[in-house]
Order: sequence, then structure tokens, then C-alpha cells
Amino acid sequence: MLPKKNLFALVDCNNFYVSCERFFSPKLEGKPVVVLSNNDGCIIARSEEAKQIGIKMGVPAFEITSLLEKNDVAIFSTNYALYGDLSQRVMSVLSQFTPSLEIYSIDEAFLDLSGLITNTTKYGTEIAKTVKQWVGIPVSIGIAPTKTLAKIANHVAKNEKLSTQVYDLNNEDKFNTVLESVPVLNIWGIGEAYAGFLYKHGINNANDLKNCNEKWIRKHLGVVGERTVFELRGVSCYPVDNNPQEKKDICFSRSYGKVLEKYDDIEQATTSFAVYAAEKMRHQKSVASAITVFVMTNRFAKGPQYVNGVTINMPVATNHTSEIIHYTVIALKKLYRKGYKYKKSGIIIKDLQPEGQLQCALWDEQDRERQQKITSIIDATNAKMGRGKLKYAIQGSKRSWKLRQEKLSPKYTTNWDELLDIKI
DNA sequence: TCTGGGGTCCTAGGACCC
DNA sequence: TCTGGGGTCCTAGGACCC
Repeated sequence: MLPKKNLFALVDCNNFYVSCERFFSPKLEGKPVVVLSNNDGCIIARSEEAKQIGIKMGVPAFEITSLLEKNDVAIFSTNYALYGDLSQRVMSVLSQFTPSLEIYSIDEAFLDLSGLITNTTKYGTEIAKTVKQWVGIPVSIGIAPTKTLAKIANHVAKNEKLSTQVYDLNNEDKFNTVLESVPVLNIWGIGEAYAGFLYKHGINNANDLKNCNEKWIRKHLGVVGERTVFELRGVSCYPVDNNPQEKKDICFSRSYGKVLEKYDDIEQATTSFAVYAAEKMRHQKSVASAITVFVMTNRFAKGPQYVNGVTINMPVATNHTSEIIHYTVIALKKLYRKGYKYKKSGIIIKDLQPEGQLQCALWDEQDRERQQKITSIIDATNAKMGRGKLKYAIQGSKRSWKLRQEKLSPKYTTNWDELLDIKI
């Protein structure tokens, strides 16, 4: 019996953040639109029209103000509450088309279609049509026998501006020609460093890499590179992972809206980040026994630079906010040096383990039951009334670190007060 | 004036053990 | 004079992803 042939679809939302904003402002259809990163810093999403007038991904917005103004580009601050919610809706629609769905990122998912369908293009078109109709977000779909090839097929679907938004690289007679058109840098798993190495050796496109000796690739790019070669040949090395593990690390960091110098301001910011990180940790029902706190000055500024981090091993694995704050402050006091202009800080919670198999220390001085009650009450209140309604005193009330978000759209779908108001 | 944030996996090398 | 060797575990850092 022949082994079951693998078949993967990669569904990718087109210019996702822009599409989310457009869905609630249809008058922006056909116009250039961009979405900015936190603090209204860099361009992180562009509509087709914005790409066409030469706006590059990742450039700082202040560097291209005249270009933005001249072309009357609609600009939005990032609105994760909105994008996250629409993402969930897209994923929920996709889950109806496969028994095995892997949510790969906020705007992408792999679907395992092995043995499921015969007419791939028809099926893909049906998926795209349904998502557009039910959630209002346009998607592109690549279909192929491995994930790496599905990624490539997806790029083709996007670049060729196919009317169907679906490209099937499975049994494609132009297979080699398509691969030849893909520079190695555009292959999933090949970044700047590996691409530089490959170009130096005359390996320029996906077809070249496919034909490489895998032993030689393994020697220079490691096992990940070797798998990429196999995947390009149609040998699947990465199955669809529909059972996401809990996160192993949780990080919460932000650049401040302006530079801060006083210890108290930095403490208020960083303990606030610690509070959010602890919320995330409880949300996935994990505990941790180590945290790293870090601070940094503005790496783009001329003045003296200071970047440093301190890791603290806590005596007992915990997810209680008060304890996390306690150790964050200890770390911060070690880190702080007077005289620097701080721009960013954050906390990384490491070595997360499932709650419940908690190891008790011999001299545990904390009243854990009481803490448990307090954190549950705070979590429940904030879930209901909005993040930050109940705060710890140390977080302060000034929010001098507050992000700049001058072009924020409403939280149309997650906040009753910001629902779209339609006047008839 | 203004330059994002949050992850994963792999590997080399040090620490430690017998 | 001659100064083991092999295994495991952990961590930091590199490379990649969105």
C-alpha cells in the first residue's frame, strides 16, 4: 500500500492589520493604508496601494512623513484587541474545513488536507470565499505536499494576483520553474545569515537549494537547513501541530512613550509589565521559578548607552502577582544606575511549568491560599471591567511611560462602549 | 522630537560527575 | 617527564519566524 500522500494548505490573511481596519472603515478601500507598531514607531502593515507608492516594511514613520502626507495615506496605531479578536474569528471558520488546524501566527494557519479532498483548487476557493463572507477578511491560500512548499505556493498566490487567491503547487508541471523564481531568502527557514552563505556558494533560488547535497547543507546550516532541503523535495518533515503546547517563556516589554530617568517612573512601568506578564502566565495556568528583568536606554540616541538584565531564581515556583512584583523590584534595584535616559524595560518569565505539580519549598513563608484568593479577585474584576481597573499601588497612577497611540481605532468588537455606530 | 514586540528551536561549550 | 575520557545537563547565544 502506498503511504498516504501529505497535503497542506497555508491560509494567510492579506495585509491582515490593514484589512481589519478597512473592514470597519470601508471608505478606505482602494486607498493607501498603513498600521504602525507600538508607540507609533514603525510601519508594520501596508495595503497594496501603500506598497505601490514605495512604503517599505519596518521603516520608522517619522522618516517618511512627507511621503505619507503627499499620498494622503490613512495611518492607524496598532490595535491588538481588534486584530486578536478578528483573528480568532478567522481561525474558527478555518477549523470547519479540516480536522487538523495549526494556528501558526495571528494571521496564518496550516490546514492538514491529507486524504481529504481531490479538487484542491475548488476546496481552497471555497475556504477563501467563506472567510471573506463571514469575517470580512481576504485571504490567500497555498497548497502543497509540505509546509515549506505551501509557504511558497502562498507567495505565488499573493504575487500573481490570481483571481482565485489560491495556488496549488501539488502536481504542478511548472514546479521547477516556480522554485527557480523564489530567491533563497524568501524560503521559510532561510534568513539573512543563511541566505548570505548560500549566495556566496552560487545557490540562489529554491530550485538550487532543493538540488543541494543535504549532507553539505547539514554541515553548514544545521539540521534545520537539511530539513528545508527535504521539504523542498516534497518530503514532509513538519506535520501540522494542532495541539499547541503552553508557552515556555512569557515576555512583556515596551518602549516608553518618552525617555524616563527617575527610578520611581521606571519602577512603575516595569512592575506594570510584571503584572501583565503574571496575568498571561495565570491565563495559561503555568507557574515559574525564574524571572529576568531588563532595562535599556535608547539605542538610536547619541548619549551614553546602558543595557542590562538581572535574573532571579525564586524560592518557590509561583504565578502570584505580588511575588512577581516583589522580585521584579529586587532585580530593578540592582539594575538601576542614575544618570541614564531609559527608553525600554521588560520582564521575561522563564521555565514555565504547569500549575498544580508545584514543588513546595521547605521554608515557604508565603500564605499561598490567601494570595490565591486576592489574585483571583483581581483577575475576575479586571476581566470584567477592563485591564488595569484594579492595580497594585506600586504601579502608580501617572503612567509616565504611556505609549504613544495617536491614531488608534476603536475596539469595535471587544468593548461595548466602542461598538460601531451606524446612522441610518 | 519620533526607530515594535513576542516567540521557537538548535548548538556549542562549560560544569559536573564517575 | 608523563596530567583521562566519556557521559549528561544546563545555559547563552545564534538563527529563524510572525
